[in-house]
Amino acid sequence: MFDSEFERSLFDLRRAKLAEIEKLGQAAYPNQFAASHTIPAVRQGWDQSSAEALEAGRVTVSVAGRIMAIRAQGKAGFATLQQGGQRLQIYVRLDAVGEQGFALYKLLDLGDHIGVSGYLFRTRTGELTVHVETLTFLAKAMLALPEKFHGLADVELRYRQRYVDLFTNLDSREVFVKRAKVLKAMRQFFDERGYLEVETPMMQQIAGGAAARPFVTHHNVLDQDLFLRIAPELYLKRLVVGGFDRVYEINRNFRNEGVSTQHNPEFTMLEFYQAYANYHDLMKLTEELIAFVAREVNGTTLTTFNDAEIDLGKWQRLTMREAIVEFWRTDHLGPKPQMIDFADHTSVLAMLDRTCAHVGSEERLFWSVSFCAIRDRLNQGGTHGKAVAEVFELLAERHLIQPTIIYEFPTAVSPLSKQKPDDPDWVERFEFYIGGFEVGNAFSELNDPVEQHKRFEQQLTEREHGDDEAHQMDEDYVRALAYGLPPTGGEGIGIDRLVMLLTGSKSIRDVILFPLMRKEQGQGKRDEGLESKA
RNA sequence: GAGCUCGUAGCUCAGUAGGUAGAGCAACGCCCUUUUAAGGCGUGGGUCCUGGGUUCGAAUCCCAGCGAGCUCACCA
Repeated sequence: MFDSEFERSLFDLRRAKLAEIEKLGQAAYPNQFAASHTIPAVRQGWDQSSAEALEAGRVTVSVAGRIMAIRAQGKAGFATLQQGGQRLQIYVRLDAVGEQGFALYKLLDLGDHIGVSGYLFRTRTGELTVHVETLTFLAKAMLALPEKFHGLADVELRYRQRYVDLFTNLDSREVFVKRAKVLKAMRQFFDERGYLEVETPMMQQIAGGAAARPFVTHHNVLDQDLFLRIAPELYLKRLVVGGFDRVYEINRNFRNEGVSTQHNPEFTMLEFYQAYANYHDLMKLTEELIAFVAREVNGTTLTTFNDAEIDLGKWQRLTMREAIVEFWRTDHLGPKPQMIDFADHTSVLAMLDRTCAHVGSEERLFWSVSFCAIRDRLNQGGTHGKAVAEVFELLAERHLIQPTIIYEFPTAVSPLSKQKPDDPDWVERFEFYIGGFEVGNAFSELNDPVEQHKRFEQQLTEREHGDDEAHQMDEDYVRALAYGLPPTGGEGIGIDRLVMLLTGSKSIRDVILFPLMRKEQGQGKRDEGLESKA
């Protein structure tokens, strides 16, 4: 527990102070304090009241909070209490609180919790302040607080010791308050539209519904391995088969992948399904949802992310093929492709050959490596659909700062989506991008069990070719489809990424309370510390 | 997984032509009855991330490791 001798000796000092406090007739760890107001309530109620008004009609309050600053001045002194993310100054003077009360004040430390009662007034400098008449000790901080002006700045410590970050950096607190508002707004949006909130298994025998590597765990009594889910998708569609026409789930997904500013191994996903809707209906719904949430949370659809001003109420739509042409770098890649180039295996390969040869001569390492790698994978038995999707991600994703719906995806990378009636190489699917990354993914659900079985088998073939993220066969899901899934649209939205956009957070770790961190070395030594001390 | 950057007091940070470590906050003692990053006087506090190496001498230079951040890769 202790990081140093400094902390150990401070802890001892604080224990001695606690003993002194008990001698004053205060409990060291009382279990209750009856406050008349929260600090935010006091601020809201009297922030605008003048000194004269407060003097004329005396307002008595009792509030509790954590001491964030102490300014003692001999036989009087100030302290700043913090509660509910807001602060309120208190003024303690010997002749108002008495010998015992003032003795207690002098035994207080930064970080302690106290309760006070007294009346409101304004100081000479105009600050709203509680003139304390009684002081109640509530709990002691046995460890030193971070530096009061900068707060806890070390990023690693902020993540590992979020409990300190939250009360020292109020900006951090605000992010998580907003996160809660996002979830609340989403539930409101779907509840108002007749969706049922459901919970489906986090531990699954087949990790399906997405292309990702799962975490494996084990059930002892059943003696079987289970996967932490990578998506709830297949279960939610089973529910639509079961007659829940509109369902949504907000819960964690787990993907055994690397971490980055946009990826945490466990992340929160909203998924929703609507019977009798197709992907066009979902595009409209998505635009409404994101704008609604933005207004509920921030009061505006405008947000700033990575220095870009983004309007979450203004959307553009492009097909994947249009986006590739739009963001094609003729300076590095040569002539733009034509729609006909995306037609089949031969034409896509020809386009990639042409481009790879062009960048090779340019000696543009990044483009050369990327394009030629996509070409090589296609040459070695990959699907042209996958190649097209890879080209899209390479060229377009980073440029999609303003809200953009990219629609019509290759069938090869969409094993659960319904094909376009007139063009079976492409499916009725879209993803939407904001701030340069993917936020959501939606499609008209494939509900033909025969076609679904065929798609799973194609995925198994990819698996055999070494793609360990290809979908597994899920016979029970196919069976569910065989009972009849109505035409259905479904969508998944990454909540963490949406919160990043709405709070201007550059890293996903700033919007997750306890992001996954590597195990800290020396942790064992710290645990030992408290034992040997106590 | 790769590259770059970082790791100094509890916290925020200084500190290299290589000479044995400093400030502010916090802590401790004293003064101060309207301060607010309060102020004044004084005191204590360090495995300079860890382990090797070079050197008469390393916080500083070199190597390896650990942890973190960023970028890339992976990741619909």
